[in-house]
Order: sequence, then structure tokens, then C-alpha cells
Amino acid sequence: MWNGKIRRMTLDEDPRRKALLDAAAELFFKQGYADTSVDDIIARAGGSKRAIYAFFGNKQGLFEALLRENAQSMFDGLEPGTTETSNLSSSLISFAERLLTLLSQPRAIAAFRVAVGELPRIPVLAAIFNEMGPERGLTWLTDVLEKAHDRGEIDIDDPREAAGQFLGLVRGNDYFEIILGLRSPPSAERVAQQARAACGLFLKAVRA
Amino acid sequence: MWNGKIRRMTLDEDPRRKALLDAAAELFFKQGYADTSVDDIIARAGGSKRAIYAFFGNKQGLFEALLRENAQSMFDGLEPGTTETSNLSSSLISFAERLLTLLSQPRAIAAFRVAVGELPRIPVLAAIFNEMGPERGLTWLTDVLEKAHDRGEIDIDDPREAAGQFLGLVRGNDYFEIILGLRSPPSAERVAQQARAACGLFLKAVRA
DNA sequence: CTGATACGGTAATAACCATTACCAAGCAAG
DNA sequence: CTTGCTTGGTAATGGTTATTACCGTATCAG
Repeated sequence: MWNGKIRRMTLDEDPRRKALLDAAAELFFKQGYADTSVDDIIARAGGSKRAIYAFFGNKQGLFEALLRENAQSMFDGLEPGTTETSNLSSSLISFAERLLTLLSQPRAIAAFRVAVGELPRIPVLAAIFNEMGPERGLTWLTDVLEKAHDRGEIDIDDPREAAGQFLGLVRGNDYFEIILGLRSPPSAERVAQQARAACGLFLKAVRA
Repeated sequence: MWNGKIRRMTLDEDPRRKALLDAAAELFFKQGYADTSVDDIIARAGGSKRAIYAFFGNKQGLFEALLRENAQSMFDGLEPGTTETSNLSSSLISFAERLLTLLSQPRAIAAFRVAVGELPRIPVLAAIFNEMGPERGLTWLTDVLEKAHDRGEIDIDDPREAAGQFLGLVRGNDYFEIILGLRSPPSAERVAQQARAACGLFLKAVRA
């Protein structure tokens, strides 16, 4: 009944575990890792400190689990089911819109900030992010561009480089400013406009 | 001789002050804000803790001063002296190269990370960054694009939007990955290549 | 040379916090 | 019903740290 370290047999739907993660999200994302004490989390989630050590091993384990599952649920649904889209333009626009919508969520922004801040001390966070989001999106995008290139629709040298450029173009300068707190998250309209503008510019440049 | 809070009359070249800032940079950027103690800084810089409280008021004051002066010195030299460049392409490439070189410095990356991490707790950091870097670069770039548009060289709707897109394109996906620790800072060759590629793509799209 | 003032260094203060030990209560098996 | 065990809550523990008090010393004026 006890593996010596962390409860693993408990179902993921354990309400106790979920309450801890919710409270941890609220506090870690608002106050940062160092300024959130285990007592704070318990005060918000209820239960006792023992639960944290039983479920997650220690404070850092809770933090890692939070970021992992948060990233997981966020990036799910980023890739569309099918790569075979008749229209390259609308396919790219749709992808860009989903990406911007996702990155603009306050929770995503807060998670990114706190993760980046703790990255030097918790290097595993880089791998978590890598597996979850960026790599998957980049791979999908590379594939789409490569196929379009093979069909002769666009003229690019390296599909992966082009995919990286496209991602940068979609984020534009706005995302940078949002992360720095210089700009509030965009409205749905601005997201749509931004996505269209980025795809328009990109395709104008690479269209064969 | 004493304003009641912080030494202000001391010359900026005070070697004691500089030693404190150097030690603070080394430690804050490597270990983060919370994991760097005032004692650590003193152990590295020499002198006594009183110096920190005399020069900077407290730990946070030292941190803010560090980021402010670091950003200042980093972003100086980003804007070229003259906007009147004969060749738009070479002007943009040169700017992109300077920007990428600057953003790729390990110190710049570390500063960005720790600043982003502490942003929710020290909101003044946003203003520091805004004044120092992004706004100045964006303004200069907007100006360049607007003039090129007036000369009929390029076809864009909104110069500022276009400038934002250009910045995003220059950073591409690489900078994102670098911040997350998924990629090492680029070599000078890659910076040059990246700058050329971004400008090429951008101009291909907007050239009238 | 002498006195006072400001400054640097050390030691104390006071609070905080992650983690663990301890204890009581519920539950299952016999 | 009772006994042993698992679980949850509370209270230590042990270490750390930002900030301040104190004291000897050096510096400068007279």
C-alpha cells in the first residue's frame, strides 16, 4: 500500500490531490515559488501538510507536478487532428490562432514566468516544457510546411527553420511584452487579426 | 552627508558600489533572487553588510539597481546613430544582428530569466525594462519602416505593427528555446545567418 | 596633538519555513 | 468486540536569513 516514496496507486481523480494542485497553482502562479509556503497551500487546500509529502514527496515535487500537468492540459488540442488540410493558408491561420489563444491565457503566462524563474534551480522544467508544447507544435508545423513545399506551393530552404520563423512571426513582439507585463493579454479579435497578419506576411514571402 | 535613506552623493564610480553590483550580478543571475543571501554577496564582494544597506537601502534595492544598470549598459548601442541609411536591407540586417548578439549574451539571458521570475513581486521591473530596451528599439524600427514606406520602398499598413512582426521574426523560435534552456546561445555565424534570413523573408513580403 | 564624528565589521535579533516526529482517531481483520 | 495499523492533524526541530544594534577605529578639523 505504500511504495516508500510517493503515492502512485491513488487515482488521478483523487479530489484531495486535485485540491492541492489547484491551491498550488493559485499561489505559486501569483506569488512565485519561494514566497509560497507549504502552510499557505494547506491553508487554502485544506487537509494537512502530510498530504503534500505523501502525494508529491516534497514542495518541489508538488511544483513539478503542477507544471507538468498544467502544461499537459494546456498544450493538448494545439495540434489539429489532421495534417491533410486542403488550404495551407487557413491551416496556418487556424494553428496560429490556437497558439496565440493558448499563450494568452493568464494561467499560461503566469506558469511561464514562474517556470522560467525557477529554471536554473530545477533544470527538469526545461524537459517538461519541451515535451509538452514547443517541440510538438514545431514538429507538426515543420511537417505541414515540408508537405506544402513538396507540393510546390511554397519555396523554402529548410522546413524546420521556416517553422521557427513562422512561430516567431506569430508571437511577434506582443508576446514578449505580455511576458514582461508591459501589455495585457490580447482580446480574441486581436488574436485573430494577429494570426491573419502573420500568416499573410509569411505566405507572401514564401509563396512560390 | 546622509540623506536619511540611501547614499546618493557618492560618485557612480565608487569601487565599493561597483564591487557590490558585480557580486550581486554573479549570484543573482546564477542562483536567483531568493536563493542568494546578503551574506553570500558580501562574502564575494568583501566589505560589510552595512554597505549594501547604505548604498541600496535593502536587498531588493540592490536587485533593482542591478537590473536597471545592467539593462542600461546592455541596450546602449542598440540603436545606430543614424536612421538615414541608404540601404534598407543592410540597415535592417545590421539592426537584427546587433539585437540577436545582445540578446544572446549569457548575462542578458540570465537577467531576463531572473527579472521575469520576480516580476509579479517587483512590478517596477517592467518599467525598467520598458524604458531601457524594447521601447527604444521598437520606436527606432518603426521610424525606419515608416520612412521606407514614405519613400515607396515597402508596402505596409501600420509601421508599428510591422516593426513588431519584424522583431518577432528576428527572434524566431530560437530565442524562446534559449530562454527555456532548451538551446545554447547561438554562435556569431548563426546570429548572422538568422538575421539575414529574417530580413530576407520580411523584405520579400513587404517589398513594394 | 586631540577630540569628535562617521564608518566598517561583527554579533544579535526575530521571524520564517521545509521537513519530520508525535499523537489521536478511524478502520479492518480476526 | 478488540487489536493492530493506517491516516490525518498538530507541534516540534533545525537551519536560514534579512535587518539592525553595537563597538572599535580611522579620519578630519581645530
